[in-house]
Amino acid sequence: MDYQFKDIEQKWQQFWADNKTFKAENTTSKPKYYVLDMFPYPSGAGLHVGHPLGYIASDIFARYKRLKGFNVLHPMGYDSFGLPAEQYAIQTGQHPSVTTEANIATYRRQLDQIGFSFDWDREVRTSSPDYYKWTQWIFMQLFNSWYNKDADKAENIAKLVEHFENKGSAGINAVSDEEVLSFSAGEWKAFNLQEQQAELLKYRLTYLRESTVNWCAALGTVLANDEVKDGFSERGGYPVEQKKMMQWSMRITAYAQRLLEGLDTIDWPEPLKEMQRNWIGKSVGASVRFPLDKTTHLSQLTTNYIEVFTTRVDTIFGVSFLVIAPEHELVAEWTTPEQKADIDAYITQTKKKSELDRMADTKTVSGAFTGSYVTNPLNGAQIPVWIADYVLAGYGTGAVMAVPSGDQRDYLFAKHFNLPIIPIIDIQNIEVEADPTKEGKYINSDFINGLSYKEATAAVVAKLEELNLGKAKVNFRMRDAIFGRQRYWGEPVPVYFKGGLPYLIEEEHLPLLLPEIDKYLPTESGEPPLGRATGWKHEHGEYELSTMPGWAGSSWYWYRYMDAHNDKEFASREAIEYWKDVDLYIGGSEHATGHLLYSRFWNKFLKDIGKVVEEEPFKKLINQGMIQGRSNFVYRLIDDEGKGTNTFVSHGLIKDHKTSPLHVDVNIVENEILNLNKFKAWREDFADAEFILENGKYICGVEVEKMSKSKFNVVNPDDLISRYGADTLRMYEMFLGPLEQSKPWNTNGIEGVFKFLRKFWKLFHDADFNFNVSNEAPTKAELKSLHKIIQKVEQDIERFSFNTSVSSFMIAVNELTDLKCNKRAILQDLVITLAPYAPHISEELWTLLGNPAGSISTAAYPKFNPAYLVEDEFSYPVSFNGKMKTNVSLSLTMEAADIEAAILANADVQKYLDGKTPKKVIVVKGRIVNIVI
RNA sequence: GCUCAGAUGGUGGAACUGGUAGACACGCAGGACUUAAAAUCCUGUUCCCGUUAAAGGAGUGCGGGUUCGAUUCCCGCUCUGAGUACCA
Repeated sequence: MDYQFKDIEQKWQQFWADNKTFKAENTTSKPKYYVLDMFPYPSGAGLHVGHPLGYIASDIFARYKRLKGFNVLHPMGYDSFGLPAEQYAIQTGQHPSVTTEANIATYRRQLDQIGFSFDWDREVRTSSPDYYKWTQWIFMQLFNSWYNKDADKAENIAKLVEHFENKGSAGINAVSDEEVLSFSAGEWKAFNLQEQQAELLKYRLTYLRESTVNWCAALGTVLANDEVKDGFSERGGYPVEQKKMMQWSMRITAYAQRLLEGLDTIDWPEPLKEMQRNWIGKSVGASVRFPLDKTTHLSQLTTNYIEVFTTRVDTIFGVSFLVIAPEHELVAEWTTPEQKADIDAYITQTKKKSELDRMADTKTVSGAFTGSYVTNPLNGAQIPVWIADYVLAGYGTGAVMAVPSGDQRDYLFAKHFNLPIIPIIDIQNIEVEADPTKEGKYINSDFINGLSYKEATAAVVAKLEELNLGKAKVNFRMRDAIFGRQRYWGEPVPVYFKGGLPYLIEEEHLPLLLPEIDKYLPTESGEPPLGRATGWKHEHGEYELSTMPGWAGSSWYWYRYMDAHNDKEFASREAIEYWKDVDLYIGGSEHATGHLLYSRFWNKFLKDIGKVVEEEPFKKLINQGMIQGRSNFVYRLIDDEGKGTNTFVSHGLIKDHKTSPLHVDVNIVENEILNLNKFKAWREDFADAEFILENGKYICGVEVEKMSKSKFNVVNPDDLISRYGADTLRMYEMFLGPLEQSKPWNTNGIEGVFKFLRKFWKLFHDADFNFNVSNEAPTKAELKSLHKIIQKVEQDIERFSFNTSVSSFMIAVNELTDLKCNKRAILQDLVITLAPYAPHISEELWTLLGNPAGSISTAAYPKFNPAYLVEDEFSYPVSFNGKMKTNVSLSLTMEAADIEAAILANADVQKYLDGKTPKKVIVVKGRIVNIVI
């Protein structure tokens, strides 16, 4: 029979499911290998053809690793808490769990059709109570921990309490809120429980505090920084504003340095690491205090200095003014009565500016003078204090020392408000703009005059420390991660409130189940949806009303796969010590500063508390490219009145007509040629459409856009599978181009891959499609074809170059077809090399060859023998001055010196030499010769 | 603006450490089989000139450089895509 992909694929998918062929064991003598995909959010639209790209690549790798003798863990699950299900619930009243369940069923059906080798016994769902029990448990561990900077790790909060009881707050070097109390052991003990808890909250790794958040009114929730793009929500594109709220936060900043250093130890794409580095944003500098100048008299001062952060302390003698952010907490008290009107007007003006205006308008210089002066701590110079919106409240101390000669923004500000610009380096050129050079020697700079950058920086820091007015400081751009969402469909926070302070629920009461509610909207009083739940309280107080953010469940899920059904721990010690970490993680780069950063953070924390063994969770990471949509257009003719007609103009002719483009379903277009009958049937109003054709065809226009229903450019894997089969789809997705490259989907070439699989099938069959392989010994030429592909597939998979492997398979099969090769010894090995790419057809042929069903999954990958690739005789390409001219056939047994002589004796070479003596003859081991004349 | 990635035929793309550029596939053209179509198979297909054939010339975004030899390395530029955005 001809290649019957439908029967074959159904049969083997059933076989794999029935026999649990891909079940991974947690103990075995084989070495382990963990291949992980980023688990999907099960959206209602189902999978389009772009989603499985990474899954196919990881599946090929997983299957290959099994052939190479590894015990492979290759699981799949669902990140099933999320916004879309909840919004659907708001509109329809349908419980999100019902929608989610239905979507998961669709996803599972689609995934199964592609023939993945997942171990489905280990499936996880973040929205399942068995799972989120442990997400809540990890939250509790974070709540019960603080970061000890001396030990450089997280420790149990009990240790901190013990220290407070014995020594008070002295000697504690922790990552904490800014305003912590100083107290003695006695004072600590005198605090009441309430006061103690309030103080401890400032140290906990997950904590509650009033913070400025990105509030999205349309979504009714706060968003993390990485969920906001240009002032709008990433999901839905709704406006986002800044708002102060009591919020749960995660002290990820405690791990900033380790998150940065860890990047050097992992095999990730460099651009991705760079994105994380930028996000963490380490800058090394100093904090400096500028005391209030004697000439300024203010009442009601909380502090009599302003602290700034700078990366260039060496330029401190060039400071001619100070700028603080309009939102800075000291603005009000540092404004003199005379300047109050000015300052108030300015603050009102900046408040009016939206986030977007402020970003777009970076050219205009604006600001206002507070009327106050500070003193330069090193030379006593009197320095005015200004406010301006180019200084951000959220970074550093929200105040900067302005050095117009060295910083362009300060320079423009000084020019605009006529403030002095002091040159401080001898080679500085500040005629038209600031010059931030670090070369040259300092001038106008007191005790650092004549020093170099490095010497000056050290000297200034030393002096400031001596005066107790400044110190070296490292600053990070990264902020603590907001951890609360005012939504329903997420993990409940396992906390109740007593006296306005949070307390953990008892561990034995986990999971804290998500309660049922009547509507999925905020309450009338503006509380989150959980405020509607009846009886939502602990015996000692009300439960928290916000739920955890989307990234909570995905920040540890790879551990759950190791031991997915454990109800005593998130995963057993043995399982974690066996699987350790993820060897290969494949997913999109859009998670660079979200999921991938939070996961590294939680992993480091879990390592600190001794629950996991590796510092980094994902040893190697590959970013698959995004598959874009490829839209087709038809061009509707416009009549003289400007109205659209029912006549359509072929793309090549549109310059001669007045037309308007219209998206057309890509599924009725093949190689840009519109199927006219299908077009007429596509929409009722096109039933009597007329066409202006070129060469008898209607050619459509093409554009690359995002894949979406409204653009009619969604290609569904189900359609392709029913037409060509899963093996063809798998190989075609790989054939499309390099895995890491983004590219538009184009179904045009899929026939080529389908033809290849049919030829492959035919190799094993005679003209009447009877299975027909011979037991004769293979010839040299056949062995050469086989070993070329054995080597190539191995090399390609190891370097994730799957597209070139597909080409090599085609070459090998063409060669063997030409040789009419049906030798068992060749075909048996050949089918193993193809198995990772096209598993169904391989399984079928493997059993036809007489092997036990299913045993191909763990067959040994054929051993490559280079001897088969060596030829007895080969030809040397000969070039003259680098230009190819001729080939000279030589025997392999010749010595190097003889080769040169034989080449020069060749008739063609003689002809090109034309009697001249060559200056040099270069013979390279790659069998290349260049003769320099 | 800054950071990163990329640019090769009509199209997707190959060329692993500098060594015969365009593998493989799509498309297109021609042919075989067929009453016809589908399927299959064969031949050709970077461009220019020429053409029965041969021979010749140019060519990997643009301009330079290093080298016997550059798609590959170096310098400058243009364009495209992604990330980021007053970070002191």
